[in-house]
Amino acid sequence: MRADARRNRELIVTTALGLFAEHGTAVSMEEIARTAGLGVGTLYRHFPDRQALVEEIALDTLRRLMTFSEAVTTGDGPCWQALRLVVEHCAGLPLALIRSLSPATTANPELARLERDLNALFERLAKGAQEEGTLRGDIPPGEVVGLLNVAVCRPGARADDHLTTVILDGLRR
Amino acid sequence: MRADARRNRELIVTTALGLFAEHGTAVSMEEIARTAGLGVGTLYRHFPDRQALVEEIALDTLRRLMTFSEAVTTGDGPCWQALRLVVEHCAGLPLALIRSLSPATTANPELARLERDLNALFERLAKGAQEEGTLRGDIPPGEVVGLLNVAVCRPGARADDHLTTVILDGLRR
Amino acid sequence: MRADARRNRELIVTTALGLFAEHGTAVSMEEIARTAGLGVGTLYRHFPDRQALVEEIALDTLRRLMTFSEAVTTGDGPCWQALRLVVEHCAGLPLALIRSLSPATTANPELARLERDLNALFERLAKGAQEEGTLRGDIPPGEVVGLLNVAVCRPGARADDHLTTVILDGLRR
Amino acid sequence: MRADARRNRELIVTTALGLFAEHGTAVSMEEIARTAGLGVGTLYRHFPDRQALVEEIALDTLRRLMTFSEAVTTGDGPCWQALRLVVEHCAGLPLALIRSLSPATTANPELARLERDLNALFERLAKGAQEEGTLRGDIPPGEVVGLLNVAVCRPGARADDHLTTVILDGLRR
DNA sequence: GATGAATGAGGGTTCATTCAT
DNA sequence: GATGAATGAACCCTCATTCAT
Repeated sequence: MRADARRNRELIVTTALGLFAEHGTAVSMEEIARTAGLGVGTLYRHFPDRQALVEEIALDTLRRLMTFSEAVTTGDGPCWQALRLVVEHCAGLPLALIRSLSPATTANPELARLERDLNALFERLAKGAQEEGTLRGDIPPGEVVGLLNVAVCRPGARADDHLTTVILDGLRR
Repeated sequence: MRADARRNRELIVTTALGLFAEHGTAVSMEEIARTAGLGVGTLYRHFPDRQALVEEIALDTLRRLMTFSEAVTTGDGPCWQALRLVVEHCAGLPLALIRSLSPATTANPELARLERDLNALFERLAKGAQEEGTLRGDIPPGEVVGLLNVAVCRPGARADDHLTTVILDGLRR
Repeated sequence: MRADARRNRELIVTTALGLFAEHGTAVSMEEIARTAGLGVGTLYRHFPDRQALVEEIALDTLRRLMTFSEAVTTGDGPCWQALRLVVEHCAGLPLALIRSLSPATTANPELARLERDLNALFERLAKGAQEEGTLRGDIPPGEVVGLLNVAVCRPGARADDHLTTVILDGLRR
Repeated sequence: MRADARRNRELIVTTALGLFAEHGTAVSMEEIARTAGLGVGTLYRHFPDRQALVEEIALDTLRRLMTFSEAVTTGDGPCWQALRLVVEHCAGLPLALIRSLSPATTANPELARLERDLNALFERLAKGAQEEGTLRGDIPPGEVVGLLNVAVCRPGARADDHLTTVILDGLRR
């Protein structure tokens, strides 16, 4: 893929994400293209239909989250610290938007795999934190992840809002 | 209002709520009418436009919730018990759907008032529970309500799912 | 026909005419009925469809005009005087509206007959005025009537506006 | 603008004008598109809504009239001759239709300006004709224009019909 | 007989998608 | 390859008309 094509592709994803976040999910393909400074034709050259674009936005965000999470997990610092960092990172991501864009488990297999892998990674982190004694032990790791998902995929979630804080505090031992 | 008209009005609200829950917010007015066994015209006679129908669904649900909450609060049993009942009742309601239908505080004043009143009621309950010593005292009542809102307005929330349980347990003293 | 029925019928015609004049031809049957303080059903009992109502409005107006014109013509005063009176009366009538309601010669036979008769009467008047020497003789009576029609069926025509005056002056000898 | 787009735009205006003239103002956008051999979408790409199309028709006609009038006025022949030519040209134009499409002074500023300018030009012509002694001097130029407007904006006006003739004759000295 | 609720065809408009330039 | 014009299905909504109350 030529450099400019790649740049256009990324431009489209970014623009679409921004428009969805600001003006809601109903933004038209035309407007996305126009805002990106491209013709609709170009948009459709990169994404065969709207669904494909939406999925790419989700994939793009979750891939970045995965990258971040892996980086944070790799070191051998305490799991709690990693968990906290990941949660705070999540809170800055448009996860609620992505949920609303492609509700439930989409048919897209890569998306499904990513979600599974992310949940698995979080679960490992939760388990580790419980073992190191920084996370309450009376909740099964799976449930902890569920809780965190709720906290982090809620519309308007931010890293430093009270709710994120309260939930993290509540989980801490 | 004639008896049949009232019946139709309720039928429409119920049908629309069901369709929204099952097939998403994008269901067309035509389909709502057809599913209800009515003509579109009838639907529009009862609700001047889509927005009005959506707001009525929200109002209808929140009014019932208010009625329930007041009934439960009136008795002089422990606040914790009332709070638990209300939360479990909420979990059976399509609150996430309603959120997504009329995001944030709608322009509709009655809706806004209802939301305010419900939150106030919950806050009184939380405060009461803290005073009677059944609810953790280290979280301000407003935050407790925020937490519960998140728990209860999440898509797919159910009274007996683990998350609701965990959150209630986490709040208990 | 019972007295109240007759009253309702006239009320409808008057109301409809008023609404058409004020808010344009597109006023709905519903609104006409509501403004008249009746149900649509009653309206439809009197007029089988919209067209019938529109034609009745035209008939009603033209019948009154005919009555007036005949009264004015019957006396044996000068034709010019009669013509002037009729023209001024016309200018106060919603003739432009009626034209736009039922454009050209409607299929309605009574309406067609009335228009024919009115034109004939005007032509007699014009001819008479020419014979008594008060109206320019260099325009055939039929054309005079055509001119007057234009003057009098124009939207916004009023008895005392400049155009009516100018045209009458222009025809005077 | 691409050549085919421009062609389509003109095709739409022409087609719509023809349909309005033949079948009345109520012709649907769908039918206009179909008659023009285009999809509705194309029609809406060129004109954001019905009103815009209607205004374009009016603008288009009045712009042509202005061009013609200026051309005819530029020469230094007698004003009466110019006036006669313009009036006859008008009579071939769908001015009555345009009046009924966008009644009175529309909100559209260019349309308003054009009407003003045309009236001003006619008034200059009338004044000039009075000064050269070819037009009756006993009617103020503004009124002459009013009269001509009535003659020329009447439904069914034609350059060679008796009424136009009579009015022109009546104004001649 | 009066009422107004119900009907549904039809109109204006949007927008995902295709395709000529 | 990029552009944006064209397409038409589908949506929201209106309103003349019918019919149950």
